[in-house]
Parts: sequence; C-alpha cells; structure tokens
Amino acid sequence: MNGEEGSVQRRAERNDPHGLRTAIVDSAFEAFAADGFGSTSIGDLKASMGISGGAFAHHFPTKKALGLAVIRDRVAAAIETTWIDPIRRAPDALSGLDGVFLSVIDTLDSNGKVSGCPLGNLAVELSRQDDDFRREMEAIYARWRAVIAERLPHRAPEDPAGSDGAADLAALVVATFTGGIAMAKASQTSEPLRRSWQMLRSLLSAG
Amino acid sequence: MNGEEGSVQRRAERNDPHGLRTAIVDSAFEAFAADGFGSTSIGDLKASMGISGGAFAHHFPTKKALGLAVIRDRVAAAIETTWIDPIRRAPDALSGLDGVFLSVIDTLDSNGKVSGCPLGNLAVELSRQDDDFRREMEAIYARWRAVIAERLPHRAPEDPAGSDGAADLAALVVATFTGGIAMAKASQTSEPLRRSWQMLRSLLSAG
DNA sequence: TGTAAAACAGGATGATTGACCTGTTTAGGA
DNA sequence: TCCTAAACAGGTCAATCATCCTGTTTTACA
Repeated sequence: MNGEEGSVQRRAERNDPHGLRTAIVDSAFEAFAADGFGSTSIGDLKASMGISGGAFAHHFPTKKALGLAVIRDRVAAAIETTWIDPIRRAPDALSGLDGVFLSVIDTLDSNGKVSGCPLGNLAVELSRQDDDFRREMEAIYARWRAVIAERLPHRAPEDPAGSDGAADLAALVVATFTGGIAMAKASQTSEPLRRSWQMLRSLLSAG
Repeated sequence: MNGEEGSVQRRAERNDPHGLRTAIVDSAFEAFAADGFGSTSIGDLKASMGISGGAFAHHFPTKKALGLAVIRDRVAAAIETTWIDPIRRAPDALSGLDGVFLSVIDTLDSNGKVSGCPLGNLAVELSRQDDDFRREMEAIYARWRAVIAERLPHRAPEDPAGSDGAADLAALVVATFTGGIAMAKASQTSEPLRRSWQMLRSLLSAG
C-alpha cells in the first residue's frame, strides 16, 4: 500500500539511553508533582519532550514502571536534598528544622503557587491504589523520620511503655510539614504551614 | 428499525428526587473518599446504584457539579460530625482533641484499612486542578481551624507581632491530623498518627 | 381533568488514554 | 567486518469515560 519512499526517521545522531531515561524521569517528576500521577498523560509527556512512543516504551513499558522510577529516583532524592542533607548539616536539631521549614516557606512565597509536597501528593493519591507504590513511599517516610529522630535527644526509659520520644517527635515534625503543606495547597498560601511551624517551634523551644 | 413493542421502562413506582439526589451524593462521597475523585467513574457509580444515565444527568449535569455537592454536603458534614461537634461538647480543649484523635485512631485500627481524611484527600488531589473545588475546601479548613481556636486560651498581646497563639495552635492541630493521616495512609497503619498526636499532646500538657 | 414541567430510562458518541506493533537506526562484541 | 541486540521512530487499537440525546413516566398545578 505504501509507496517507494521509505519513511524518514530523524533522530539524534548519537544514542544516549541513560540521558534520555533521566530526562523522562525528570520531566515526569515535575508533571506528577504539579498535576498528579493520574492527571498526567504519557501522551502529553511524550509530546512535550518530543520523543516517540517507541523510545518511551523502550525505557518504560508501562506507566506504573515510570511512576516507580520517579518515586525511587526523584521523589526520594527530593526529600534527601531538602530535608535529610540540611538536617544532618545543621549544628543542632531545632535550627536544622527551622532552616528547612523557613526555606520551604520562602520557596512557596516566591513561586506564587503551592503544588504541595511531591511525596505527600503521591502518597495520598496512590497509596490505596497500588501496593507497590505504597511500599516505596512508606520506605521514604520511614527514612525521613529516622534521620530526624537520630538527631533528636533520646530520652531515657522514663517514657511510658511502648513509646519513643525521638520517634514520636520525628513523626510529629513530618506530620506537621505534610499537613501544613496540604492546607497551604488548599489556600494557595504559605500561611497554614507558617503558623503550624511557628507554634511547633515555640512548643519545642519552651520544653 | 425497532419494532412495535415499546421499550419497557421500569422504575420505582414513586419519584423521590430528593432521596435519589442524597443517595447519589452519599454513594459518591464514599467512592471519592476511598478511590479519589479522578479514579471514580460515574459509570461505575451509576451501575453500582442501578440508576440510569438520564436520572444521573438530571441531578448532576457534570462530574464537577457532583464533586461540588459532595464537598459541600458530605465532606463538610464529616468534619462537622467527627471534629466540630465533639470539640464543642468537650469539657476542655485538650480532652476534646484527645477524644477526637483517639476515636479516629480506633476507627482506623478496626477498619483494617486507611483511606485517609476525606477532606485532605480531595484537597491534595483537586486544589490545583479546579479553583471552585479549592475555594470550597479552603472554607472548610478555615471553619475547622476557627472552631478549634475559639476553644483555646487566647493569649495576651505578649505574642510577637502578627501572630495569634490560638490560631497558630489550631493550624498545628489540623496539620498534625492531616499529615498524620497521610502518613498513616502510606503505611496502612495508625502508627504515624498515634505517634504524632502522642507527642503533640505531651507538648501541650507540659506547657 | 388537562397539561406542562420535572423526573427518570437507555443508549449513543466523541474524545482521551495507555499499551502495542512493525520497522529503522545505532552500538557493541566476535 | 559481521551480526545480534539495544535504542529509537511512528502509527494503531481497544478500552474507558464524561457528556449528550431522544423518549417515557410521574408529578404539580390550574
């Protein structure tokens, strides 16, 4: 049916599988963080990147495979960059937390929009939809909390049975951040996050 | 083309528009809370209720109209029932908060699954997708926080400029709950919420 | 009782989407 | 150099979904 002239397939002179894979994951991470997993179509993703369906399918046979790669490679890295590293570098726990919260609040204010926490967004959207997704994100939360807890003063066994003060406080910090950003997303203002952290910091420095 | 026998349309003997509308909103609320707005198809909703497309379209011409009705009628009512009313009835703020948190934790444990906060789920999913949705949910959060704040001790103007201790604490409480449930959803355990509240309560009673 | 509107039945449709399939080009090892 | 597999091009396809359309039944009201 088709004629004589072969289809002209132009592409980059040199292949760069690792680079393309990274570019896809990066692009998908931004789209997922902005619009969510379900509301991001891989068709739009391919179009915006100018890549073919074949190239995409070669690196990620399914949308779920892409989602897992985004969570493992980029969401985990985002937590590492904005939370783990600053907390570990800080002179003490409280100033480390203060630095992270104020930095995030600053970013929200200068962005003009609040997209939410990349991990929190996907955790709320996908945890009950796919158990593989859920497990990956559960692990990120666990590490996040553990790193905070290890920098906190560990109380003696004066604590009530079955309770760990450092672990509890780490959970409270992450919950405050996650919930504060969720409310900030609903109001499109940093105000809820700012108020929440201001009160938590006040409670912590008073103790 | 079709023959002589008219199509047999069976339906309930008597119309009950208000009852059907309520039933649709109830059914949609549960589906949205369990699976999210985007992952709930109105086709499945109609099938599970056994109602026709005509009946559905008569009450809700678009999915967005249904979503707004669910938020206004049922999500707001859920916050009212599980938060506002108990807080107002409680002898004091702290015991009121303790009752609500422990009650929710109990429910999570006995349910065997964690679907998350109906308001938080939709806020994270839809706030950046539709501004009408966002405004409705922002209003619910505002009322939620205001009712908590009004039962809290209002500090004198010793507070730093531009800060309201009661409003800040109310924000922290709602953030702790919202974030704690988000983490609980990721782990499918009440543990993150339990730890978060245990620590917050401890900080509050110590102050 | 007559009549117009509300309430509902049941399907049709166009748009979107994720996955797939065949073919071509590049790369790496024998 | 040859030859196999990786990397990529470009289009197809079936399924899903929200919405719409035509027609029938019930209800409110004069």
